[in-house]
Amino acid sequence: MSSPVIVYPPELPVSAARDEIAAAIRDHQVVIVAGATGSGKTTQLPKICLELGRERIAHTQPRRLAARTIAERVAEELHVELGDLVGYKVRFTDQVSDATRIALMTDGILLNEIHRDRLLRRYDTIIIDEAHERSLNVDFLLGYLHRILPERPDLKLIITSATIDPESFAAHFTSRNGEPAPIVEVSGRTYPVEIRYRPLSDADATPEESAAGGRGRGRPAGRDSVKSLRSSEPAATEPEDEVGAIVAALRELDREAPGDVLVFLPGEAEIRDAAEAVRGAYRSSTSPVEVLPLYGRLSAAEQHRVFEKSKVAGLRRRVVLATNVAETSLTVPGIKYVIDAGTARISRYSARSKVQRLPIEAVSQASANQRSGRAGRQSSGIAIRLYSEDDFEKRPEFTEPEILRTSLASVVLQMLSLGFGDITEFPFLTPPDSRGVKAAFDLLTEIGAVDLPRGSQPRLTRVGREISRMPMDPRFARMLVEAARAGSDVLTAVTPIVAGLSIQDVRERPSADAPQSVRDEADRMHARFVDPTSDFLTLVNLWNHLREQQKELGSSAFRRMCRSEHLNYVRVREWFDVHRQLKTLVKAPKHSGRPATEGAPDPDAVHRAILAGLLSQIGILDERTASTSKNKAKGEKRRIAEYRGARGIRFSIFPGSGLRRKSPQAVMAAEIVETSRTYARTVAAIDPAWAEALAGDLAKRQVTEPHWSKDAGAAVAYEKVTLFGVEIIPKRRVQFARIDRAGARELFLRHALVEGEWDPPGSTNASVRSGGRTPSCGADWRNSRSASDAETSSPATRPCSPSTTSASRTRCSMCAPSRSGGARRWPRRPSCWSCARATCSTTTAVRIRPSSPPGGRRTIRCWGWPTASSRAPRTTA
DNA sequence: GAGCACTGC
Repeated sequence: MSSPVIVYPPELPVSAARDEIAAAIRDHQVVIVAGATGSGKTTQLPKICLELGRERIAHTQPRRLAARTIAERVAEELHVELGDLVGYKVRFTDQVSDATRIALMTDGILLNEIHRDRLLRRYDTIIIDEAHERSLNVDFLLGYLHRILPERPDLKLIITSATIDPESFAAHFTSRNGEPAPIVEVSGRTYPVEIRYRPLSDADATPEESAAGGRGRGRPAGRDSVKSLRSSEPAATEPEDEVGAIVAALRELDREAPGDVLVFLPGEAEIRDAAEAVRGAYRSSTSPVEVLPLYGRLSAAEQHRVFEKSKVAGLRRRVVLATNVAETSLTVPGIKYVIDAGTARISRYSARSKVQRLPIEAVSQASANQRSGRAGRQSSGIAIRLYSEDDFEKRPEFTEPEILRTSLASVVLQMLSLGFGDITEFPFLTPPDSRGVKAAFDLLTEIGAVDLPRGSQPRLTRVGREISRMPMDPRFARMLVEAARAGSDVLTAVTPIVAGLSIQDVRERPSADAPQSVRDEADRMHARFVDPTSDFLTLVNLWNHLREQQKELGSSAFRRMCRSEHLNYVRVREWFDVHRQLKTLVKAPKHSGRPATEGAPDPDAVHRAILAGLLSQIGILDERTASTSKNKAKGEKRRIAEYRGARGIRFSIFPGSGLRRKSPQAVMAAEIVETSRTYARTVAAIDPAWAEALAGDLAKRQVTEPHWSKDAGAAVAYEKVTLFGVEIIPKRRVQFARIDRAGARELFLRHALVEGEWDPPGSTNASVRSGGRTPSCGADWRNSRSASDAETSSPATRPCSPSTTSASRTRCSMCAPSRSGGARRWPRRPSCWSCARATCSTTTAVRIRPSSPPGGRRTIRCWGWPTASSRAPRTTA
């Protein structure tokens, strides 16, 4: 085929640097291109590569939409049809052909191709775009590419990043002769943005600082008048709260040229508060402002208002109140001013509690600059930061890479599947935290995906290999594996559930400023599908409804139906797409389980399959909090029933759940997230009998030290079984007949190898494991009197996570004084007897610390998870 | 009675 005519738009800064870039690519295997927004690097780099004679170019993007639109753009500039010379590949769709030489794709796609093409031989050039975002995918890709570059001397790697920190990429790709990869810097094409600092009064900034930060501008007059509207305090002070500061900043901008304002706030609640205040402040104003909230959970129509022309007559300006959506995925048009509260909800995975947290944190300097940059896209602008310059200077330069903030289970699984047994050997740009890696192994062991044989590298089980092929959360993938085992009818029900869990909820709840009637209507529409025992079955009901409607209606009628029933059409399509993909990946064996039957599957069978992925996500109703809430009910705010879960966490059911009011005795949750409280999302009531069945596997078995009973003429001990601290099998007496006390102890210790020294976990001796069989038990062994003491002070007897028993910490976080000051309810103990003793995964070997802890108690704790197949009760065919 | 944003053969 004829070569395309390659022309570079002269207005793009990258065009001027193209000879330099081309030379760098020609002479080096790895090149870093650092360019700000608008430099044109994304669209022009593939053309430069093409001109250099590169034949098969992979160009990755973090988002699907970007991959597609950039492909369209490049094809247009080269005057070729999309899918011909230039194509794209994203999940569910691709437009590539044999003629394709430039393939735009999401980084996830390239990552996945590694499984079939270990050295990525199908490409001779790889461009990793937006590497500065440091997504988990990019970090893993860069580590992997670092590994294979010596084996692929013909492969060219180009990494592009914003101007922040290109040196770290260059250093990571240092060549054999010790030279870092060359960096080519390209200027951006944005307009200047003036930064003004307007800290809140309770911030630590001095007035001089804020004056300096504000380029010597005086305090605006309007701000004080707003302040006096909001409170009776002296008007001369700075606003004390965020909402007041936003209104004050808007008043300040009122004296500037017209232009829309983008306000960055951490979350939905803050947006609601701010919206109310801004509307209130401008209600009587002669020049009205339009307030538009913008966040991810908003309905498509409400989000779209940002891109539409306003219908308000005589509008002075629009004020868009947004979360981080506006920083990454959406570009709000026409913004001239930015007000930045300087915070965001950042996702963090707690390796200790294994719960996802969403704390509100100060954003990094890079993020703050990205936000203020939004004011300079179309003309020069102003950004007002609601914090001091000093505060800004103290902030971390970059947002922590995702690899340090997220669950690593999926990455670890992929690595094992690709044959990297030792994760510490992998050339990560930023090595993940060892606690995070351990947490990942814990999870993978829990779901039976990995085996940790004594003295050798961890390896994938058969289940693990199946799970690693599935593009989703390992917990969810585990459910599918179990469903397939249970039979095709269970699989048929579980597949849409799993697909539904792995996308954003299709149900749309109108924002608070929508009319009450609309919100009630949405609630009513959604309530039709509610199953009072299980949110999972609710998903099935909703799924069945959607599939029926889709069959009956034409596509545009179906779309209208979705809108009128407050279901997000785009996400519904995504649900269908994921479902279709999962169906091709997982098939039930022909003769397994019951034959496929018409109609509803056995809910218990469905829940058992789901449970296989959620073993440590079980919670048991805390009767005490439930009962106190009844006593306290005096027209006051009702207390929400709390559940006790694994690792001592407490949670309540998410308000959107159909089980919220019922408060069942035992639940399992698809997801547990900590925000202001800890919420379990998508829950199902589980049969209390299951809990008992599970107890044998999961529960902590506590046995008292045997003592001689004259009465019985034998050694006796007391045993009880608890699941996550809740007694499942009540205390009962165990007799060791015709054995004296010493014999009884022998009997008990038969499975426990007692050695003189106890090695703190973390040393090589600490994780004692047995091969093969991994019964799960915890034994808590001490003299009988202290055992009964412990039972009466039950909050302290909850199991502690073995991961907290690090050498440096002799107390676990539950027993140690709480840093947050009294948030923990259980009594503090002088030292931790329940975790800082010994840890093992089975009963075959336990080391006991030689000195007894205060109170003369001795503890053996065994903690491990059974292999997955042994856990869930099986269906009989 | 409530939650940042992405993504995958």
